Amino acid sequence: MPNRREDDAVPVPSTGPVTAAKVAARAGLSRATVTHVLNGRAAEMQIRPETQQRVLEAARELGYRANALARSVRTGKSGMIGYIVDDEHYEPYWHTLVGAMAEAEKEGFTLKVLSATSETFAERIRQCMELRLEGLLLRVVLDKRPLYEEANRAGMPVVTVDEWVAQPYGIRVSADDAVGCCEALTQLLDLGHSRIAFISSGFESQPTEGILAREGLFLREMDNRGLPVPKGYVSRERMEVYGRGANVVHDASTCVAATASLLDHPAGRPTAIFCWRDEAALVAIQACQRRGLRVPDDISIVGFSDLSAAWLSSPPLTTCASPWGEMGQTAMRELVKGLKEGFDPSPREIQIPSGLIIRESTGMPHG
Amino acid sequence: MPNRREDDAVPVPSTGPVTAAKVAARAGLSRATVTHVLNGRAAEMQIRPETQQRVLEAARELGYRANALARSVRTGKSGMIGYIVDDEHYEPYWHTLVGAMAEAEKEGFTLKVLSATSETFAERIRQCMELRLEGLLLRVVLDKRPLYEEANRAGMPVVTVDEWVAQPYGIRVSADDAVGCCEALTQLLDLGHSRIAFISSGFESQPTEGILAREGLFLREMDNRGLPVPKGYVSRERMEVYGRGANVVHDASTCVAATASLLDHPAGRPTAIFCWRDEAALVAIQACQRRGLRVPDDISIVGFSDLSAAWLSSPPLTTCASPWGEMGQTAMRELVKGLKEGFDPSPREIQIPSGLIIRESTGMPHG
DNA sequence: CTGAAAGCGCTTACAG
DNA sequence: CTGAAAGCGCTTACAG
Repeated sequence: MPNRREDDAVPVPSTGPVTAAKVAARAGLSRATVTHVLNGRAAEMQIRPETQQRVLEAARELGYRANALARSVRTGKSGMIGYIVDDEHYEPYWHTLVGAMAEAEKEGFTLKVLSATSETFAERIRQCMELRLEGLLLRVVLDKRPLYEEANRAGMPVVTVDEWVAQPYGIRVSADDAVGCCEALTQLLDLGHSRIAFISSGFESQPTEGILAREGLFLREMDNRGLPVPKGYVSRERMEVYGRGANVVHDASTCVAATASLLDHPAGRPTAIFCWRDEAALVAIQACQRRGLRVPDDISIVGFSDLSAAWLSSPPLTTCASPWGEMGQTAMRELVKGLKEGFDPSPREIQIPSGLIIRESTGMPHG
Repeated sequence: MPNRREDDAVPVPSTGPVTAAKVAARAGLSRATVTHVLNGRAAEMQIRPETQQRVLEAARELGYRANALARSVRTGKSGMIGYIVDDEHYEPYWHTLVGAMAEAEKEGFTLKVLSATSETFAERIRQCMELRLEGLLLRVVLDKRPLYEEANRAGMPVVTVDEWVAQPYGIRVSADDAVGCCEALTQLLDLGHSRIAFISSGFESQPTEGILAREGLFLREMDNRGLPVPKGYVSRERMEVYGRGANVVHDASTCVAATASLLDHPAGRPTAIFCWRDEAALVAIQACQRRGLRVPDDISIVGFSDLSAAWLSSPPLTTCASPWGEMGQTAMRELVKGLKEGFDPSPREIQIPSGLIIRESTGMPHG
């Protein structure tokens, strides 16, 4: 019966971390042989099976873990991809990140997540460069030009996700809201609606191209269909859905007011309200119900996003689902492709279609 | 007027990455001096201001970014902390991660996020060790013993978050559900309820200590208050709230059935239903409303978690809010403390109180 | 104040 | 098949 204790007592330098050198010493081989075996170059190097066994055994006995950092210094490849988020509390971005992470892991990369504010962004950029991240995913509304400049100099691929305005560098992966918007209006028309109002964003940043894009789509689609949008049938809300840090305050008042202004419209209330985001739609449902209106019997509500709150609300919300996970996945796939085949930094757009999910907040108009 | 073009033409090796050596060459100094200045040891080393200027300028001109990987190899500190999640689609864990990330960044660490399944967990552990992560946060229901073993050998601090059963290694940060549960029952009693039912977990993993803990708390609190819980006043649901991957299917049927069994109870329906999680509460609201019951006029509903869906539902949900963000923050704070002051791997528990958030799904019982 | 030198743990030609 | 050697980019005593 072998005495494990004695076996362990074989003279091996036991101080400090377990390095390839110690594995080599234990196996009675050179460091190079150890690396070759451990990195799967055994066949290529024609190392005899018995030798391989010795290496593997020594590594296992010592609990050896190659130092990926040292390897990276040598090879110049960190195997790490960065993901910078600024609105990190917002549920959809989580799904996007998860989609990207799954894709990265499938490709053998590891994901570094960083949050940024206007105060910390420069510091985060520095960290990304110093850590020699191989590529960067961005979901950030800050001014990204300083980053693009550094990335360009370093030849680092950058992909933005759910970015609402065109970018001067790299790939932009975003949702094609037009598809869902069109489907939603088609459904409302099929149900028999014609007096359709819109609750839009009241935020002022990136006014026309960005945050008001959905309002534009709505107006265009209504116009295409020859449906009038009376003055005052577009209202605005600017509800903060997530605060920074621990104290999250939900102040729905602007959205309640935006709903009220539609319900009280002098030309009569709409039979359906289309909302630029789910939060607005869900608060609109609350506001309607509080006034005794039934959804969808008295009024239909449609949202945009497909938050988890959408299927859990009463009634469950009909909404244009943004392809959050797929956007992340596609962004990462493109990034990795750039890493493998060479990255073209000139701007390129990829749009992923949204799609309508019909639940119970839409129905035929009565009266 | 200085000619920038000519200035740039100073002979500097322009091939390959910008290293400290190149900065030194450009500044006409030694590499050591460069490192000293760049790492803030200029005062300590009594390097004259003019020399510092030369270093800084050369670094800036060259766009030098220190290689953090190489530094880590030398110092043995990666500055990276890992966060492994397995239920990565679940909204609350995102908030926990964000809380942890904020704390890590405040402390100068960088966060690596990894997802794990039973198939990939071993591989993820290997990656964590190879990347020389300094510590690990875990939000994973898999068997963690192999990881604890490696972490112990490497002297790596590990903290688990929202773990429902005691762990053999490291710190466990979890929510103290008892506080919120107690407050919820107090509120229901104050409103005048006495016939209170419970929708509990129908999942079978970790039965008694873990997933049924909230049911236990409910029963204990009811008993403490001398309130009977008729047979059949506890029902079970096993609804999948998030699938893996792209195809998320929400099958609420078990939860609808669990609600129905309470509403149809032979001893009469309860005036309030307490639910082990918000998803159950929100589906219960849907089920009640579909049967023509008004919430809270006919029946009160209370949840557990405070998902974003809770404030957006109709009516907004009264719920025991779990301190998701704070759990992450505390976990990271403890981890960093362990890194600084030495980590004690023997098991330790930290509980963070939950708290009731009163919204509109609870009210006085009528009739 | 500044520079030459050793070393972190790894990989990769290059000899034999 | 295996080993000695150079080098990745950095930091850190140690001289001067």
